[in-house]
Amino acid sequence: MELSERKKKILQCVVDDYIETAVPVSSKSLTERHLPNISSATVRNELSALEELGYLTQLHTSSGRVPSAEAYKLYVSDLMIKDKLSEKEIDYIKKIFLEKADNLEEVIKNTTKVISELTSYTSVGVATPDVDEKINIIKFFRYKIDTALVLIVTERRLLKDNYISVPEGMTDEQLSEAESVLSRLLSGKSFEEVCNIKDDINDEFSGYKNIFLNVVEALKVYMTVKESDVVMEGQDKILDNPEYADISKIKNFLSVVTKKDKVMTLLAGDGRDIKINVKIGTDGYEEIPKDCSLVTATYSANGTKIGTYGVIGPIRMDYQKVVAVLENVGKILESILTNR
Amino acid sequence: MELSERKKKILQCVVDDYIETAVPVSSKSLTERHLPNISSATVRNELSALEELGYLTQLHTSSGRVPSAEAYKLYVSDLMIKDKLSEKEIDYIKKIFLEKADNLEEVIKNTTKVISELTSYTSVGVATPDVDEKINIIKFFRYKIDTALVLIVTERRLLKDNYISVPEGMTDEQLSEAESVLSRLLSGKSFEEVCNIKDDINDEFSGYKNIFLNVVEALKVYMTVKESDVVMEGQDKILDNPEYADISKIKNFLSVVTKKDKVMTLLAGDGRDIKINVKIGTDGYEEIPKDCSLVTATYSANGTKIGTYGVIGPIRMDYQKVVAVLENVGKILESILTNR
DNA sequence: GTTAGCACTCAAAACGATTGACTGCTAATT
DNA sequence: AATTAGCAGTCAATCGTTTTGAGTGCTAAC
Repeated sequence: MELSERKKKILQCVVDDYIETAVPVSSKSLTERHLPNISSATVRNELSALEELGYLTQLHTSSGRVPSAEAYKLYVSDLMIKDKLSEKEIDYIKKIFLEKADNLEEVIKNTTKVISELTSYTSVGVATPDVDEKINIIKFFRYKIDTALVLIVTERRLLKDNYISVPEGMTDEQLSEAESVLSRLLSGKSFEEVCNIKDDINDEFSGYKNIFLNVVEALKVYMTVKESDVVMEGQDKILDNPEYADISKIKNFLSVVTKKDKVMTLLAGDGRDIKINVKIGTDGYEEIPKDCSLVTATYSANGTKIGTYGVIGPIRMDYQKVVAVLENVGKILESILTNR
Repeated sequence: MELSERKKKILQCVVDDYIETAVPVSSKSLTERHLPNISSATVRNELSALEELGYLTQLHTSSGRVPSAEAYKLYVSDLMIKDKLSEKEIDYIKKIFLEKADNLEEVIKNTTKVISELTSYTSVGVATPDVDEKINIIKFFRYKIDTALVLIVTERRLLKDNYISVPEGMTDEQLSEAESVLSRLLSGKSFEEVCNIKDDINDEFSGYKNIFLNVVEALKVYMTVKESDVVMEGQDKILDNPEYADISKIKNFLSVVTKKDKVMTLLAGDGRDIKINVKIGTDGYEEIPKDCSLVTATYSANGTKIGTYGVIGPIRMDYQKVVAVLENVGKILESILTNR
């Protein structure tokens, strides 16, 4: 059922005020601050109707009203007036990204830093591995008798965090032979394609099957989300919100937001094509603390998803600001990464 | 001035009890729990003498006594009965370290994890770069027209996080020539020695001076403590302590302990040869939150310092446990790293 | 040097009364 | 039929008072 325009307007004002003040909002304050042309009694009637519909709740009979999870969702999707960032804020984002854009990890870290600074909430993010990333060069560097470092150059970056074990008795010549065979076989292929290569594809390569399998293992590690792909910033920001005056709430919040594995599950499985995503803890998401809201944006460059970043904070969150920041950061980040 | 045996005993009991209960300790509870042979009035006299000496304080006339920073220092150095870890706990430490000991970064991360788990406090640590580390092999891998990855194999590890920019027009042959010249020049030398090499040391090398200077820059980065050398665990553990019921205290604590740069200054400049080090916030250490105590241990292997690890928590901290854990972790860690 | 005993102190808990910001409802008004 | 004024009723929050009891310090006796 569609709400009347007036109900929408009133609901929007309630959410606005509650986000601003953290205090249950009363009919009187609504008429005084936003609706000078109707009486508080009328507003009371509307409020009680909105309560009936599940958008508002009351702590007790004589208290003001507080928005429900339903109301916040409607607010973000329909009611909220979109915020614009100031020149200064946009310049700040640009500055941060441009001063250190060489290293992808730095960029990721900076993304959460900027988001947390500008929103004043805890920010979380995860860089999504790109299974379509294509291999250009593959190189082995033996540095111990039985271990070699695998260097993989792709279109976008240099992967250098995996090791393979070298079979006993393999000479340096054989290893560099393996290198050139594999290079020829794999270059131009995406990670996913490499992982799907069937055994019996190529005669000349058959001698290096073990090495090949090791490399596939290494690629698989790159293709999965790992704790090292997760970043978090500003965990202490939650304490600035008056509803977090309760130690047990803080503890609950921190026990999620200081642990990379938990943040990883928090951000896992976010829809691919949805840009801004709002999840509210009371709404049945197991991983999100009950009194929290998680707002995320999924960023892409050159048509592939590069990561999910967002903000976790009280349900009563400044969604206008958060959405504006996430969108602007996304725009700038995507433009930087697309230009490569 | 030396305390009488009885004063020492009483002070020890006060600290023990206060650490256990977090409640100011009274003369009555002391006689009941620990000193059945003297009357509470006698204890009261002794307590008031200890207060005179600066070891105890009272919140108000009719409250029990609380240890001062002075008292804790004496407690740790003199009064405390050293704790032993249980078999189970020692096995736990061994298990953690043995299951993933291949990668130095993992080991470092595990060190703080174990310390935090076993003590139930926030743990912090920093891996100290070793300026005496000796270079075995140096290798360049050009992966962009103007950039090469520098791989440096030392006695202990493979460094692979630095890039040098390659002069325009330099061919692959010239780069590999530079590689072998530098390899000959640098292998067997320590980082520090390399940084002190004077310009005019070698004719054959003079053509690659720029590359050499780039490599020195890279080594200097390895030789300084960086944020990536800092690890932290269990930042939420502080909330289990009843004296942290106050949001502003929590905020203060978290604002230090969620930021790598701050933890870095916290751990900076710890004496080289001191094993266990106790610093109490009220004692004039700028970086430590006023109501906190920082207990650190400095670990070495093969005669060189490998890092400083410890625990940060309330002044009223279980020093017996903490010291025991730090010592045991140290023993096991040092034995693992020395065996390399 | 110890100790029993008592007066005194003071934070914390318990209690009760008051306040005031709300709502819901009813009856009058538009 | 929708709006509104007016009033009774609700309830958390605040404030002041009292009570309680754990604790000390001091004195006089042992």
